[in-house]
Amino acid sequence: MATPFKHRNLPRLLLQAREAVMAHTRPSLREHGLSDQQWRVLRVLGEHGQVDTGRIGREAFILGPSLTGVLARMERDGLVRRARDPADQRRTVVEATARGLRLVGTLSHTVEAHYAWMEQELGTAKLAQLYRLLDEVIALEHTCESTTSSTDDRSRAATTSRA
Amino acid sequence: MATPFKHRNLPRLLLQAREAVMAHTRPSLREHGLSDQQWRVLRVLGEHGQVDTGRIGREAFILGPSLTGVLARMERDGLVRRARDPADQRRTVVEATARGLRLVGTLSHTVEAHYAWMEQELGTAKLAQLYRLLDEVIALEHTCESTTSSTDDRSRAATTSRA
DNA sequence: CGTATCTCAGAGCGACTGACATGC
DNA sequence: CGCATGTCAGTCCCTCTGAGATAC
Repeated sequence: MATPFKHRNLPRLLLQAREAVMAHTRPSLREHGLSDQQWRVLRVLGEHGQVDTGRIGREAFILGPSLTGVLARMERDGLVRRARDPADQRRTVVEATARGLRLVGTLSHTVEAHYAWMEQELGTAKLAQLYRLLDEVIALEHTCESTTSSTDDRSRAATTSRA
Repeated sequence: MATPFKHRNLPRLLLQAREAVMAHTRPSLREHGLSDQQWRVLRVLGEHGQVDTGRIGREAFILGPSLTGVLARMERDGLVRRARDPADQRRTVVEATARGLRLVGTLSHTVEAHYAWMEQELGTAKLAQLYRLLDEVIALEHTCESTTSSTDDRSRAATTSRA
């Protein structure tokens, strides 16, 4: 059983690619005291203004209990404001503060510059194709007729960070 | 400042794709009490037999101090064995135990089956192209003339898991 | 009532920094 | 000596499970 693996390690490759991309952005985030997750949340808020936590979780790819903690820290740091949704009191709606919005503005420039650099380095076509392939891989998850169980399929993994 | 982002969120997409792939493998890992990192380490050991920690860290994409902890837990669980390298006493060489190797054997089947399924679902060509694009993105990290500093460029992020 | 939405409580892993042994 | 290699110490963030609380 010399080498029981005939394929490259796709998850590790995806992880590594992610780190390669983030390597350019992360220092800027950290300078402003943001974790990866906080930045993902802030980005969602920058795009939609006022969002309920469910949607934030979906778009920033963070599970409920984790998101609660992330938002609590962001509120502590004056980046966001939480409030009950008047229309449906079960929901919590979140909004960026002025400071949060300023951060989004500042950092989005950095991020966009990085994308421009990548487009130039890699070519727009390749980047677009990468998006397409990733979308297909992501879609696979739902294609599969639940190898596991019945109800739904919780269980993820994580991504930490550091200020 | 309606939407300050003109591009898709590449890091999030990569993260999500990784999770989509791992979603198939993770349950099997967990059944055997393995974290993502432990599996990555075990996979390296399955490929090379006896490896020093430096190489494990590089191939499993885990930084030194984290790896120390991961290996300690794996040793505690009887998956690996650590020993000093006789040729260079600074180095630690790691080897999978019989139990560890058995796990590699079992799980590699699951993983390979999943690759086969993906190849069928996506097509071999697309998968190969994905590999190629990811390699290019990863290579970009080294292309860039250190936006940051002088020495080297530590600072990453993470990936947790759970048994 | 049953269901949905969020939060709390708590354990654990692991990322990261900086310092420290030890061996080359 | 300077350099390399691995580990220790310790902080922090985050994930995840399971159990509520509240509203629909």
